[in-house]
Amino acid sequence: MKRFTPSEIEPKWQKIWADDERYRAPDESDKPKYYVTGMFPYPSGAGMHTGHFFEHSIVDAVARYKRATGHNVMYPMGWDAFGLPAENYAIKTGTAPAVSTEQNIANFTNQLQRVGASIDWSREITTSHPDYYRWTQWVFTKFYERGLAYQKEASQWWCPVDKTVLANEQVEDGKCWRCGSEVEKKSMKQWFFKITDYADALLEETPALNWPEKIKTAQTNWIGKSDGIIYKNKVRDTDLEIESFSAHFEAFTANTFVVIAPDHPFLPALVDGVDNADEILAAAKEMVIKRDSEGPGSLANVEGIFTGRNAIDIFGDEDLPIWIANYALADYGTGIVLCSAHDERDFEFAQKYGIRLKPTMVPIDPIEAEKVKNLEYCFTDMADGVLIEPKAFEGKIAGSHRQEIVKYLEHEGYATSTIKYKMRDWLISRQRYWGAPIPVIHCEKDGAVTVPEKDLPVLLPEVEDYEPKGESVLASQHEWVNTTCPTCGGPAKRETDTMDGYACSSWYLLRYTDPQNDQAAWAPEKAKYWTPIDMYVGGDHAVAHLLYVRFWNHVFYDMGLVPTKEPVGQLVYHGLIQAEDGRKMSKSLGNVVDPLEVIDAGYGADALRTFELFLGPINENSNWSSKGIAGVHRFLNRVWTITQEYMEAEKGDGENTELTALQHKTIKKVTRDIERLSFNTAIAALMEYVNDLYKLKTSGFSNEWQAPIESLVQMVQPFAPHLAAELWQQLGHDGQLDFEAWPTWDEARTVADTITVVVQVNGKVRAKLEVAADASEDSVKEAALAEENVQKFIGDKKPTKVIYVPGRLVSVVVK
RNA sequence: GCGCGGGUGGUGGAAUUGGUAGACACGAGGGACUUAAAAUCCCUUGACCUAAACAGUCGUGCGGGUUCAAGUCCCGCCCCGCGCACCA
Repeated sequence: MKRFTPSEIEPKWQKIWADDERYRAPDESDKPKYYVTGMFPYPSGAGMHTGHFFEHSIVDAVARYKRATGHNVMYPMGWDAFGLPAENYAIKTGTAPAVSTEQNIANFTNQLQRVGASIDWSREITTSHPDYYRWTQWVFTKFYERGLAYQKEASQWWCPVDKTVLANEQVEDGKCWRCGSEVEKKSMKQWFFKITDYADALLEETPALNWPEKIKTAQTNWIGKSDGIIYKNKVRDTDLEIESFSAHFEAFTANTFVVIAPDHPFLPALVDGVDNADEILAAAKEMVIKRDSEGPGSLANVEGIFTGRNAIDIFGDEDLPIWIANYALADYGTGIVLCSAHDERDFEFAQKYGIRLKPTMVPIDPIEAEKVKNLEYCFTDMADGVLIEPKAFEGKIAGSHRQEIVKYLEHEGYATSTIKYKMRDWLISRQRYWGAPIPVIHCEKDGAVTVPEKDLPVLLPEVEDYEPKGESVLASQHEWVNTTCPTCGGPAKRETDTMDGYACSSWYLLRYTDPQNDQAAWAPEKAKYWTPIDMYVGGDHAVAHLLYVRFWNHVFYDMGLVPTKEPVGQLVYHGLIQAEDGRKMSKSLGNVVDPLEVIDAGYGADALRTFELFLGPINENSNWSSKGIAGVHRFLNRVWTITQEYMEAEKGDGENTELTALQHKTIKKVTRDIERLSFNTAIAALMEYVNDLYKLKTSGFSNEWQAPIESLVQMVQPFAPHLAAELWQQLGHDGQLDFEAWPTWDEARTVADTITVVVQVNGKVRAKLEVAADASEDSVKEAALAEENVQKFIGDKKPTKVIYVPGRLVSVVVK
């Protein structure tokens, strides 16, 4: 008998698959299309780790299952190749990022081939290649034309170590996401994409997405829509007017003071003419620095500076003193807030600085209401709070009169309703070399002009020194920088910032549909066939990437380039495979498991893949186990052995309904489990199947075993494709297993002749009995009551009720 | 603080609409084969009680409840993980 040797069969089949280009997906087919892939990786120098392998074990299992069930499957692969690590490596070693990136890609590619991933390599893309970023730049110019790309002077997060601007989501706890150093604020001219224009459109589509709830919630919160109102108040002794936003305006007459953000652009004008204006501005500046370095403060450390100005109360009450407060944000709402006794921070702030407070909403309980009136605590419960003024709303529940209050405020001319979002526009410029150059030329006469399509790509020039010096390395490439204006032909300079890597990854799923197109980013009819992607698998990026792909696709939809607003159908979010010690795998902890070492140790890629899926549910974290993989290898070996034994055995004729029931039952279970991505239980079902086949084989093989053995090989294919291909061939098939039909089950044959029925007396199991599968209800009940142990517990009482759950149990109730 | 998950044997985890809790696997123990070991094959393995049981008791974070029947549903708690967090 041949031995199971992964190190022989795996390279054999990998070569066959590569030579045949077997997994190349045609752009048209009679079969339904199925587009699936994982989030393309950044090709780091460390190579693929077990986590990457995990993602591809999932994607490949799905791709292979879908192929077997008659789909035209596209499983493409690409590289998110622009980014800081390659550039930092270049700064350290002098190796051009283009060179080190290619090496890393070669390494990743080899690793993916070694696991037998059924990738359509003809669609491979690399974001740092000019034939790709040419179209990233093209998208930029289109966005610019549509008013979705713009430049503005802005105070931005700046990493002093990486010497680059960072997007909000690249700042974690006041530290740079890459190097971990403290970030600071710096004002500079930056490019933005106007994602806020699509806030509502994105929000509207979110609930219907077939995505994990937690990601949908995260995105909804990130967009952070709130409807509220805008007040306008005149500033006493000046011609100035301030605007403030309020989303919790129910107790609107409670406002007794105003706060403004310390970095608000309006602040200098506001304090102009106040005696100690300079001191105030200096203190405000200090407040900004302190806030930026210490991060957001807590309730307990609200701080303020009086501006010396007062706003005139629109409701005709006393003036509202205007304070600078550290908790007011310049870039949310209008940066100015009317404050009241019904907000915890405002309350805290007023108490600290002795500012007048006037509660106008109280609890129903009169004792509690008195406490609120006496400012013993801050009452914020809009849902249950009773308004005590103004007259028009006296005695009404604040929360349930929101709309009436808005109407009232608008009608009386006190305020206008509006909508605000937490989400800011997407800052995309980076003062970095290793990215796609922003395709803009600055001309003295014509201003910022985008590079015409015929002149794209704006190639990234080769440089000698990668060390950034406060601006992009590109700024020192004078020959590259100095150019002519495409509009007037006069001398002009190129934009030296490059685009955020997220720009490159925001459209790559579309490029996969038409990767070699040199006339367009993609042909709309290709996108029409392939998109939206049916399944997108990843374990990272709750908001950033997953919101940006949606944003871009919405724009492309408006441009008529894609068939649907949303780019991603089902999103599958997987957990991490952690180290055996339960910690995250990391080089510094020395607990990283190298997938190729596992393969080379003799377990093979099939065992590695199967084991990763067997560890637990894919959406949860699990821990690597070196013992566990041995168990899975044992299972695959048993699949191999029983198939060999079957092929070599002398086979008689014979019927075995138990065997057939087993086969059909397992096909049903495995198919359903794969459909719901419950791979661990699908594999467990296959293990159970093999264990049962081992028991049945003790009474000899017959010709009737052919179908059960073939089903086993077919079902094992998505997990252990090399083993399955080899066995399929040995079983005498010429065809390609990947495209053979998935085994189907016949419901009628999933049930054996006899079934086990449990008998409960007062909810406790007292007996089990074997009955014919087609036994009548009455006969089962009768047999159940006749059981000795059942009789023992019934005693001389009479059953008050006998319940029969078909095929499962009989429940006897005795009182 | 807000949001989303989750607490089941020594371990990872099953139990799809309430219907035999612990599938499958690891680990552990025993046996077969072998000069021996590895590999392989077979058996046992929630706790308690028991000489043993296909006899019984308990058992899915804690306390109540609904039901013939609850890991699953309801009410009230405790704990853990993750994400977001000065958004007026």
